[in-house]
Amino acid sequence: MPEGHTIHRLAAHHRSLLAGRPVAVSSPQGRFAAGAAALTGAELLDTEAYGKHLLHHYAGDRILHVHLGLYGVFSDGEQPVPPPIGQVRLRLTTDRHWIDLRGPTACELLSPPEVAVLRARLGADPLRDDADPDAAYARISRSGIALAALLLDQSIVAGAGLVYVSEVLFRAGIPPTRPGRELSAEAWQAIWIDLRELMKEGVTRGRIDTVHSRHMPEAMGRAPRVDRHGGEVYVYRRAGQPCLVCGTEILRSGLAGRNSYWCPACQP
DNA sequence: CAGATATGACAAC
DNA sequence: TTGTCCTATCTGG
Repeated sequence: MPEGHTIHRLAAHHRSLLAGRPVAVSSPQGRFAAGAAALTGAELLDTEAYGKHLLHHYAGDRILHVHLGLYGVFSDGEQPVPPPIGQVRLRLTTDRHWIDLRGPTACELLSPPEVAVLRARLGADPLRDDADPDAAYARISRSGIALAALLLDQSIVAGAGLVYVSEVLFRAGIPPTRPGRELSAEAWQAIWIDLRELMKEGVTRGRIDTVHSRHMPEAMGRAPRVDRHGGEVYVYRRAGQPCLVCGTEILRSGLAGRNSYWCPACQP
């Protein structure tokens, strides 16, 4: 499930499974029937990810746009295709592989101009080489909104979610409640670099691990939490438990309708 | 087996 | 801020 690293990983994986072969498209659930009919038989030219948005570029300027949202999930395997389990919105098959999509927030066919509109409302993606972190800092540094909310704003930073935002602020020693305008350029630089490295590692590993001796030697020797999402983290969903570094109780605060986790001692 | 929960985003107040 | 959407999985009784 999805923060940006999952989507970038899916983009590469789908490219390797589908590129160069005619793709049959269906919607066993029926809710994407029209799009499936318009797409079937098309050749996949390329895939890419912008933040949490996945794009499949098919021949004929047809672009499949998927946003997993909170529950969306892809699964895949080799032929033969199993009967659909649950609500399969989208099924892609080649002579060799199948890919199923369930529970997405968005699954739609877009034109190139519509993709341009989508892209225009997304901020700097730490996983893309064309990202512009200076533009992100320009927004952050003139805002009185809490940092956690700013970093979760996809029009500022595209691709980071609750886990990465909570963890990167812990690692920076900055509380999630600090207003954006109080973040120095140097601190932003450090956060951006850390976020990019963490997310790249997330793409490689397929999970979020933020507890590293390289950055946080104090935490070594203590057992980090292995969250249900599969990674080892300092603060995410650890409210009420002791900080791995100093032992202080981890807090949870609701910012902009979403939870943020932090250590009041390590992030004063 | 009902209810709560989940890494997200948007509309409506 | 609250409610709604979408689906699967985990929790407690």
